[in-house]
Amino acid sequence: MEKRAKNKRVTIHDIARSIGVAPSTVSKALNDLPSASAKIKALVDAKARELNYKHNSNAANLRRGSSRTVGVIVPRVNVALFSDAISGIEECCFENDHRLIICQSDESYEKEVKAVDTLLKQNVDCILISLSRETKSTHHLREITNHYVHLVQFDRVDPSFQSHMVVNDNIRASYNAVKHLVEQGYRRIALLGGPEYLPVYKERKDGYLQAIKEAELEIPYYYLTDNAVKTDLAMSRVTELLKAKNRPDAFFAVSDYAALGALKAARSLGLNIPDDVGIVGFSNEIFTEVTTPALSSVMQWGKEIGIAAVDIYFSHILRSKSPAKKQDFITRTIDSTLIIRESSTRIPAH
Amino acid sequence: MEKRAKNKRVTIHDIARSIGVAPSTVSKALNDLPSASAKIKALVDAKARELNYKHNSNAANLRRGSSRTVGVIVPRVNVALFSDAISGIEECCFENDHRLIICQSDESYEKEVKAVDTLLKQNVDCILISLSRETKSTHHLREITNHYVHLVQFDRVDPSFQSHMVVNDNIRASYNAVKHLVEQGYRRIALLGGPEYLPVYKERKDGYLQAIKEAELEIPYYYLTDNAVKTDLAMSRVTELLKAKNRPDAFFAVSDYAALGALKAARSLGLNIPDDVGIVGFSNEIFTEVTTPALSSVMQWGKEIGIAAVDIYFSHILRSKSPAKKQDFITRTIDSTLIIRESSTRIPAH
DNA sequence: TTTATTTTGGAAATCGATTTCCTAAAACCA
DNA sequence: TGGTTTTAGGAAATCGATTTCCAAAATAAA
Repeated sequence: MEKRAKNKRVTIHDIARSIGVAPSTVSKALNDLPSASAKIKALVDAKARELNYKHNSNAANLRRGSSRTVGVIVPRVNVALFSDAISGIEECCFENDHRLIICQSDESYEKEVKAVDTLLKQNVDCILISLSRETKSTHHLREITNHYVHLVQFDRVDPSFQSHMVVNDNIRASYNAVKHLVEQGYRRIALLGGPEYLPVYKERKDGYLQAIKEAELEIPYYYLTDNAVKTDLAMSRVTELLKAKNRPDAFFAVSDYAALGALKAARSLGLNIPDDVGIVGFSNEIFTEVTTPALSSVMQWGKEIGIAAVDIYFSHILRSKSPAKKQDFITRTIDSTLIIRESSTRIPAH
Repeated sequence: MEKRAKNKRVTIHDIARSIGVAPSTVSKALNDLPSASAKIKALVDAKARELNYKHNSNAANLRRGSSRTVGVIVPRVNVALFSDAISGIEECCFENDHRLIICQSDESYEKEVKAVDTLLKQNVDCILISLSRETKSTHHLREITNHYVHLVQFDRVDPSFQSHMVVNDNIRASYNAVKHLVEQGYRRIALLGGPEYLPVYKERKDGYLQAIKEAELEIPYYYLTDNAVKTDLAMSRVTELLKAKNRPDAFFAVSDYAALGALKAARSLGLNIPDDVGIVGFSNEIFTEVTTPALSSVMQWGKEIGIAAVDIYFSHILRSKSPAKKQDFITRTIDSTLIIRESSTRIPAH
């Protein structure tokens, strides 16, 4: 008869009272602990359903000191790599009965710091992060570990900050991509690169250089650009290069957006792709298969990267009781795959 | 000298002890309440920074009974409309000092229900939801309101469930799109539609029909398809239609993926777009401007939709103290814009 | 049957911030 | 200066679930 006040949450006390046991017993039953009998568990479950009980994570987290929640911070959720990673992370969290909080840094250092702060306040157990393009300091990463929260960096990592990591084999992938261009008969291969303070771009450039060196190609210095990650910039840069006397016959772009810029530039100059100009991009963004011609690109297995990152937490960190001995940080590398499409498939000339 | 145990969180008690005031005073200072003097506030702020104090949301939320957190559930984060909406929602939350938790339903009803459950357990103050394609029941929406959590449906809404809503003007947008095709001289316009139990698809079909009727066009029944939202299905369906004797000269697709399928089908049959076949899609996905030819599409102003949704919470619900009188639910409509590109721009024949 | 052991359930402390209520001191006012 | 009103800060209760410790009951062992 006694009704709870309206707008008041049903608690384990309500359940306890209504079936005549102690709240602690209800808690044990709901958590399926051995010290509650099957009989009680059934009773409690039924009553919980009847009263429309909803577990209060805040209370539980407060008491438990951990939140069974993973936080992930990515530059953008709508970039193929990251949305794939998130989808993998989400599945793993789900399987392991953990919550997932997703934050976007929007490629801004300031927002990334705020995101870290939010997640720490939320008491997450682990943070997975892929750094924003602006991020040059690791102060906020130190914050994370200072608060005894586990940290895994993935894809856009800062190797100078010791932590678990999951990375791409950027060097090898780029090497393979450029080697492919060489095999297709391209000889004057230009690089559309990104800022080198970001390891991913530095590595992709290294892979490019390695392949160039191996093939003993003569490349003029101005074939290397380091600020052409976006479509517009790449487009104007490529237009410039293609108009020059000694024009490149292929472009290796560290991003698909840059590759798209190259494609547009070449087409608007009336050049044929892949006959006059070959193009290979990076990331296998969704649009690469719908351009004309379709763009070759390096696929990064984003989902696998995400799974690997969160798996370091579930399989490795959670499992080992030991208080995380220093310097036994794991680094996992996920191999990328070159997806060859029309933009780099030249019909042999002879 | 007395050190806190390692791995133990710094609390307001630590701050209080170290500057010799009561915890309640510290709380007031940190929350900038009037009953703490400026002197104390400065002291507390300094000490908090010094001790590297981090506010514990779980404790605060538990006590406060609200979490200053908004939850959003979308089918997919990497669909243009939703990632745009999320970005708008995020900005608003940030401005209003609220946290945001993002969940994906992955177009699955089961996962959508789980997401609702998670958010309710997290004690969010408001849930913004765009329904999955599978969702036919509103049981979980009832759950939300039963727990006194505010609800705003957006874009993919179920009008049979009373709540605040933000929607697209699907009918008008579709009507305009088809009218545009008519003005470009297309006469045999086919519809690539989606399942009608989803209002968005139903409405887009209605808009299409309205324009067809107004232009007094004769359209055979088999020009209307209702299961062609995805590229593959649309492609085979369009191939079929274009091979038939009485082939359509234009397609209005309720999704850009379907439009892409139409584009591929037409091209592989050697038909010219837009001369032989016109195409207009829906959503203005990122790839629509990079296809050849570029696809005309209806842009939905996703960011504005997201902002409108969360603004109903911040401006309307939070502001009004009144306990949400029944039946004064708000519905906002955000006008879409037709982006005309090459795929539907036919050079006048004569 | 008695003792030892295992099960089962309860009482009470606890997590950390907020908030209500209250008192002492300070400021104000004739 | 005596009385009143503000103001500043503290004590203690509280949010809801978990967990430790303990006792009673049930079971097993002797």
